[in-house]
Amino acid sequence: MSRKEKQNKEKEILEAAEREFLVKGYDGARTTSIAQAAGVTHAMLHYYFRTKEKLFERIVDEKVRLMSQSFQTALGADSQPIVERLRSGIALHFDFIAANPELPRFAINEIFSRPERYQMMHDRIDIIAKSLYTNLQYEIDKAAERGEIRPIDGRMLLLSIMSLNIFTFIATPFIEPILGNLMEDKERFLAERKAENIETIMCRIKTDK
Amino acid sequence: MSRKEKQNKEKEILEAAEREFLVKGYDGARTTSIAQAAGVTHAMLHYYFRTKEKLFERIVDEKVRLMSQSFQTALGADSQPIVERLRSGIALHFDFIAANPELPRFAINEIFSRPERYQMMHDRIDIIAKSLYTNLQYEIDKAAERGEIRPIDGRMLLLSIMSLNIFTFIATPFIEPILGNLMEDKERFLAERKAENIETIMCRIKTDK
DNA sequence: CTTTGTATTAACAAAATTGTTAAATAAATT
DNA sequence: AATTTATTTAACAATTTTGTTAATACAAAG
Repeated sequence: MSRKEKQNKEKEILEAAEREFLVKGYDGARTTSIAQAAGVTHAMLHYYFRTKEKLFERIVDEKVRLMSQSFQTALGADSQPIVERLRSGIALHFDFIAANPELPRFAINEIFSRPERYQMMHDRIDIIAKSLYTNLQYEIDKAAERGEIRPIDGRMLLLSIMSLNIFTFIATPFIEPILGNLMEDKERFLAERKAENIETIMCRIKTDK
Repeated sequence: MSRKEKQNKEKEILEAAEREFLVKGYDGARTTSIAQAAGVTHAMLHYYFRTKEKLFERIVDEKVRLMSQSFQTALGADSQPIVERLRSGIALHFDFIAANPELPRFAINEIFSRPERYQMMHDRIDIIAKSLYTNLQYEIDKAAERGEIRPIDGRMLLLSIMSLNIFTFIATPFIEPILGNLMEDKERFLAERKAENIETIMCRIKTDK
């Protein structure tokens, strides 16, 4: 077969693997099932990727890149004033997760809880988080001195933002009964939830007037 | 062996199974590993529980009961005024999770994402959540009319509370680099986090003065 | 002390799952 | 066209994992 078709098969395996690993995790995923979903014999999977582990690593690598990248873009707009920066940062973070709704669960279960992968992720996040936090705390302190916002620990604020944005997607089946009809129009719910999260954080930092 | 010792072995298998299932999930858990941790041959495990599935169900049942119960106690104090009720409800919810830190991940991954188990959990939560929400929304509306708090959708509020409380424990490895030295004294961090979550929700519902 | 039922072990069996390999096929290159 | 290289298949092998069973030990009850 031609190179083009080869790439297609390899790509189809990767895509099937991504779906299976994201939904079922490493332990739950089956190489035969991935191969079947990709429309090839399972020997092909081993031909291209040798082992389940290596195939899994390809997916993890891609997702780690994606997450690192998104963190940086969501927090890159440091020219704006702190309040606006937070607003847009929360919105961008929310939108990224909405576009990759299975990613948080995958990351938490398959990346962060695996000692081997953890180190690499830890290091990456450490660099991003520390620089982000340092700058953020500086801006918060300045704005608080000017009386524009209430003083707060930036780490707590970041954790709250992540909690509010991520949990919505981690707990989709969990929250459905609680939300009931609110969830009927998913698009609308997500828009409302995004606004609510922004509002919650804004309330937390706003000075009492 | 005596009945007492029998119960000990059965109990030890259950305890080992709980640890293994909570940490590794159904797919990742191994019956041989559970038996080994319990100090028995793996045939014993099958003797007492027949299959891995049945053993798993025993653990799930117990955890479902535990969660249902905690939901009801965390929200039962309806004699208090709404603001105080929320304060103590958030604190109780947080404390429950702090006492069962692996439970949220287990619930989300192993219970809510499994279609078979989902129904039973859905039904239970549906009943609790609906009665809770109805009453909560009523109290919120009343207090809002009196100008004590800002009007808000109770479902959104519940979701925010759960997000803030649960995510801290789901994402322990994730947030460690972000929090840095804040996590050094874990006891202290948890106390601060609980207070922060309460404060965040209080800010969200407080009227601007 | 014998019987009865329960607990325990070791060895075995079945199935699932990952991984290999040799042979066949197709494509690309000269 | 001939040669070389890459792709694909089918059959097989190894290992892991769950589950069974027959034989044995043990405790309790009659």
